[in-house]
Amino acid sequence: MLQISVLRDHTAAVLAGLAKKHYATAEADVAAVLALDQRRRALQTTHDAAQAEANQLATQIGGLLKTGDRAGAEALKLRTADLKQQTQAASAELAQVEDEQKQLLYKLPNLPHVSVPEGRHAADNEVLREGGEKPALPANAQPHWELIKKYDIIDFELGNKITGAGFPVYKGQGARLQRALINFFLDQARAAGYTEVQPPILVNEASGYGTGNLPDKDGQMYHDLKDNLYLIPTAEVPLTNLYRDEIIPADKLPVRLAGYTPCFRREAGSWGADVRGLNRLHQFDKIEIVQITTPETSYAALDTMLAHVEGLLGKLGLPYRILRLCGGDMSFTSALTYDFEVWSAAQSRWLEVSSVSNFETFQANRLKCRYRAEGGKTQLLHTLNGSALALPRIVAALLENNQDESGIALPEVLHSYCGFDKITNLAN
RNA sequence: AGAGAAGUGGCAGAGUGGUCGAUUGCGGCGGUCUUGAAAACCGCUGACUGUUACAGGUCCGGGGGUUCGAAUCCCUCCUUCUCUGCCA
Repeated sequence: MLQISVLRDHTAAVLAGLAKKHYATAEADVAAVLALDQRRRALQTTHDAAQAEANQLATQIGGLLKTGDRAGAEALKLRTADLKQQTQAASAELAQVEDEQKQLLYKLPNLPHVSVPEGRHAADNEVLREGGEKPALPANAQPHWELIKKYDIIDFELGNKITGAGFPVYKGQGARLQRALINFFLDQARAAGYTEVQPPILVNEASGYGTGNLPDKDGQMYHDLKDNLYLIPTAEVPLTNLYRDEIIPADKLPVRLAGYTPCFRREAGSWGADVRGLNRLHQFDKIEIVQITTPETSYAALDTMLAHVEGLLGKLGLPYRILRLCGGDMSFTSALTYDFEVWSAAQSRWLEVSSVSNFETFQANRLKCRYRAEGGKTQLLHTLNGSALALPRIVAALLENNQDESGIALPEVLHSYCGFDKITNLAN
C-alpha cells in the first residue's frame, strides 16, 4: 500500500509511476484519494475538538460531584449530550471515509523504480544478460513430460487419483532429487548469510493482507473457510509477516531469511495448452529468500540476491537469462523485479524459475514494519524477496538438458545430495 | 474438546468507575563523579494521528456496549497458562 503522505507530497511522481505501470484510472483514483484525505482530516479536527471539550467537561463533572454540587454537575451534563452527538456523527463519517480511502489505496499498485523499462507486455522486458550454454540435443530428445514417464520418477496420473490435476507424485529417484535440491538450495542460502526458517504453511487473514496477497489476489489462494486460514502461495508470506507490527532495532538489520515450503496456487483460469507437465502446478516446492533492509541499502541488497540466484544456476549448469521486467509486466506490489529464466532445451523455450524483487515500503507500510532511524524517529523499512529456487521448472530443465541414451546425468553439486549421479531405468 | 485463571509500555509488575497514557522496578539513553570503567546519584525513556510549531485526539489482547466519564462494569471473539480428555 502506498503511503498517503507520498500521494500528498509527490502527486506528480505518483501519477507518472502509475502510468508506467499502465494503471488505467490513475488520475481519477489519486484525485479521489486526496479528496477523501482532505475530508478525513477535516472530520478528524471536528471530532477532536468536540472530544476535547467533552473530556474537559467530564473532568469538571467529576470535580463537582466530589464537592457535592449535584445541580452543577447535572447542568454540565446537559451540554455533554450535544457534544456526544457531534463526536458520534463525526466518527461515524470518519470511519466511512477512512474505509473508502483504504479501499482505494489498496487498489493502487506500487510505483516502479526509475530503472524499470517502459513497456506493457512480457515482450517489452529488458534482457539484462545471459549465462551458461544451451546444449545441443539429439533429434530424438524428449520433453520432460515424456522423460518422467520413461524413468518413472514423477506420476501425474497418481496425483490425479488422490488429489487432482496439478498435484504430481514424485517417486523413487524423482522424490530423492526433490529432497536433494531442497537441501542444496537451503545450504547455499545459509552459506550466503541467510538464516534458515521453517514457517507454518497456513496463514491467517492479517498475514495475507500484510504481504499484499489480499485483497487483490484472493482467488489465487486456497482458503480453509472453516478456520479462515490460507494455504501459502509462497514462503514470502509467512517469512515477511514474521516482522509485521515490529520496530526492528537497527543493529538487527538487515534481516536475511531463507525458508523451504511447499507452495499452493489455485492458478484459476491459467490452464492452457502451454502448461504441460511441470510447467505449472497447484502444489510445488520452493526455497525463498527474504531480506528486510533500511531504505538506503535495499538496492544493494537486491544486487546480492541477484548474484546469489545467478550462482545457483551456474552451479547447476543451466543456461539462463536475467530479465528486468517492464512496468506493465511487473507484479502489483513490486518496485523493481528481475526474473530468471532457464532454457528448456527439449521444449525450446525459456521457463521462469525465479523472481527477485524489491518492494521498497509498499509491503512494509501494510505490515507496519519499521526501524528507529537517526534521531529516534520510526521509519518504514524495505522488504525484498526472491525464489532461490522453485523446483519444478528446474527439474524440467535438468531432465531435458541433460538427457542422453543412457539416462539423465545430474550436475556434480547434486551428487552427494542425491546419493546417485544419474537417473536411469535401472535404479530406484 | 471440557473446566478454571489470565491478557497493561522492551521486560517484570501495580492499578476495580473520575486530573491514569497509566505507580514502581529492571533494561536502555544522557549527565555528575572517575585517568577510564564499575558503583552511586540526577534526568530522560511507548506507538499512531495531528499542527509551521505548540496544543489537541486515539491506543491498557481485538471488536461492540453501559456512563457526563472506562485499563477498571457488561457482551463477544482471539490468545496464553493450569487441570482433564484425545493424539503424531
